[in-house]
Amino acid sequence: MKKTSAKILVVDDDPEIVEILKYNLSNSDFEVKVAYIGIQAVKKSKKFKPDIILMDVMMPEMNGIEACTEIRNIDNLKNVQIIFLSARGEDYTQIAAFDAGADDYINKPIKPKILLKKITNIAKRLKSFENGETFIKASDLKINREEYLVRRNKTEIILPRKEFELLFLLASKPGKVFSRDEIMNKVWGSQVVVGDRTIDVHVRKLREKLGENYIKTRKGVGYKFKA
Amino acid sequence: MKKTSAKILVVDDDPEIVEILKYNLSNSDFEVKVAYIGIQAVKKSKKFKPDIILMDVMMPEMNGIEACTEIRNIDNLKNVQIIFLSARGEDYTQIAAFDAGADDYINKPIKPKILLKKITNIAKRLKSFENGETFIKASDLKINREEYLVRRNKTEIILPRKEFELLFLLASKPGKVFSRDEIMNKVWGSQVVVGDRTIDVHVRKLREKLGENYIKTRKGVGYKFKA
DNA sequence: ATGCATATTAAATAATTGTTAATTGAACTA
DNA sequence: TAGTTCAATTAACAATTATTTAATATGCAT
Repeated sequence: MKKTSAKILVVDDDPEIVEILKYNLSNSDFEVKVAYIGIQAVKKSKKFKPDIILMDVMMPEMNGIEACTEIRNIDNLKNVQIIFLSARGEDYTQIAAFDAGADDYINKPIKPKILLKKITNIAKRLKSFENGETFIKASDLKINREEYLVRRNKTEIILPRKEFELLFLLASKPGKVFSRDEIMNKVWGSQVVVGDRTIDVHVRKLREKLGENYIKTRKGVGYKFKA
Repeated sequence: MKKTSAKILVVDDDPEIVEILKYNLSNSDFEVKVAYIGIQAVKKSKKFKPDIILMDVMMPEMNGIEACTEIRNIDNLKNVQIIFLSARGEDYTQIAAFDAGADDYINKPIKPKILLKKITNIAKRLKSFENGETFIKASDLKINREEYLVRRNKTEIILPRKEFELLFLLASKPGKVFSRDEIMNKVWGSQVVVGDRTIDVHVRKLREKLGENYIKTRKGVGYKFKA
């Protein structure tokens, strides 16, 4: 399975810093894009789908923390690593950053060598995390992540993203009971908070589309795909 | 819902720092153990199997980086998060730390609030990974926590949560008599207060579903799973 | 027999999940 | 740009199941 090296989005309103970071990261075989303001960061994130975002806290228009919050609410970017770079070390800013879903907070001045080590480490871990299978055969279903498609016999079943991800998760370990927490974390992301009935409704839709016998409820525990 | 919060090992040769960290972390419901030298850190890691290790770099006998390398070679601890705390900010030390498999490197002085945020974030992410003690074979029963079901021969017995947890507890040490207090604490949690007969009723249900011979009463003492 | 501690059952209460029909909001189309 | 479509979520309520209590019985040790 060929995997391109990690994609990194660098965001800072100081073009010089952007340049330095871009230079260093590109030289280490990362795929780098840049943005200079918060709104750009959000937009480019959607398109580029980076694995890691390096972002300044202080920026005109929309600051890094606001951008972070926005990005965390984008469906495909639940697992992007967001790392803040900042001149201001005030505690409350850092805390706000972590509350917004930051993964790390680094005070300037930046030491490129160390930052690079850190990023490399993170990329390594993401990669192993990403080991995830791309194809599952479970029961009489063939679930193909590349095509985002479920097949039974010759018929194709198309599912919206969340339903697909939920099914994919459950079917990745038939028999295992996934707690609602676990489902939340893996399908919705640990930062996202949605109502109590959201999972049920998605289960309902899956049962409508696939049949009632695939997903079983263990009340008080969670859901499982039939073994 | 089970609330096994993350386990953290704090390692520093300065007892005062250890105390501060322990105090703060314990107050946030983490399970904390401590060590004061590198070798202890390695030993305690094996036993305690922490999810996160907070470790000083400079320590007598075996420094943090050496300890880190050792720990990374322990089978069960490939995925522990190792975070260094250090007064020395020299670049080469940091780089060495990351090369040894560190996940993060924080310069002292430590700000407890921020550290706590960070740890909490990491713990949240780890939670989705975790798998604990998940399988017990006792008597002719196979109790599988992952599938949340009990097997005898080929037949599957499905139990509601409390019954399952109770059985799991008793069967985790066949022969041992668990006092009602102990059962209360482990299955219901220390804050929960329920009536006197609640445990009996659950035992009754288990006996109905499994048969009368598995759980025995030691009057005035507690219950045990047959040895 | 007396006095505890546990057993048993049914009924009450609590908690969780199911279901349907809105509502929201982003992406798409004309 | 306004309209269209559809995934995602919420809200309201129904249905189901789990858990606890209450009342009474039983059994054991002295």
